Amino acid sequence: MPELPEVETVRRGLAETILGRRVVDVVVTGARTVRRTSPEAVFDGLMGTTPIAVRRRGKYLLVMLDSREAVMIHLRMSGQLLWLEEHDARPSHTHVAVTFDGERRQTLAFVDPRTFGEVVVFDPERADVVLPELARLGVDPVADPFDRATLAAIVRGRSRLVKPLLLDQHVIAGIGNIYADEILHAAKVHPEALSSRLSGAAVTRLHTCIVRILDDAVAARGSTLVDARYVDLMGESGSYQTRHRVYGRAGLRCLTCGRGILRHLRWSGRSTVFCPVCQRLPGGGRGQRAIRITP
DNA sequence: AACTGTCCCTGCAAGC
DNA sequence: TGCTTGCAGGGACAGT
Repeated sequence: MPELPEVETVRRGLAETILGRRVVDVVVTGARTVRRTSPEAVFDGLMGTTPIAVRRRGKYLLVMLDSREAVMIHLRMSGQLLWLEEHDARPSHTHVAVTFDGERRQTLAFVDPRTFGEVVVFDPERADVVLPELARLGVDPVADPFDRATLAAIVRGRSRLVKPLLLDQHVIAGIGNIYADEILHAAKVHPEALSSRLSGAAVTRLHTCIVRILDDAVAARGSTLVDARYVDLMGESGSYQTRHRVYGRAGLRCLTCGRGILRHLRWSGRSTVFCPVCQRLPGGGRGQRAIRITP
């Protein structure tokens, strides 16, 4: 599942490949991928343009074009961007293919089996109409200033369970289920701790771990899971999965304390793994609310 | 304001 | 072997 580190790795890959290259062909075969607009709008918006910048906000990629329009790409669960040579076969589930000029023609393929991902060409001046969620994104802990005071204000100003809070893109943009679990574990914070009641020390640990884990994961070019499909533009896996301590390890012994057995929680279809020994629930949490499934 | 469940979708694994 | 079922999850949305 692409989260901030994976999307940032893809962003860097795009910056190294497509900038300054003119679009000479566009093939849209997946109507669902361009559902926000239409295949024609994506074709017309891309053909003949040249990307001049690639940005990222949370898990959203934004490619700025010389036409003064922009492309929003969201990979959601299973989306990939792959850089293909002219003779390479199109992978199955390729929904949009954009070919660039140059010494040799190369193609950027948007591949997405589950079709949750999206490609939208839009006018940034009208972003609030076409992509209202962009303006509602919270602070990006890698791209924006994000000091301890920023996190303290976020946490103190709300009375929410800390894991759903970390996952809320309107509050902090870019953290998904994998990194949320890893961050909470490293910070020794229970996923059901109440944000407003975190101690000052816990806020400090949480801040340190958000920054450290996301930075380390970006440096490792993201996490490639056994079943998940994340790879970078060149098809290379990331390596941060070797440093996961809780994600995917429910029922196994905690690598950190060597004593706890990692537990699995589920709220509304989202799973959480944590160590009940390392991550104790302080008095303010509401630990009885979730359905516990303990292997 | 905060939370829950539903939907969208495919690939894979487990169970029968 | 071949089916069915469940699960994975990001984010919008509706309902409480």
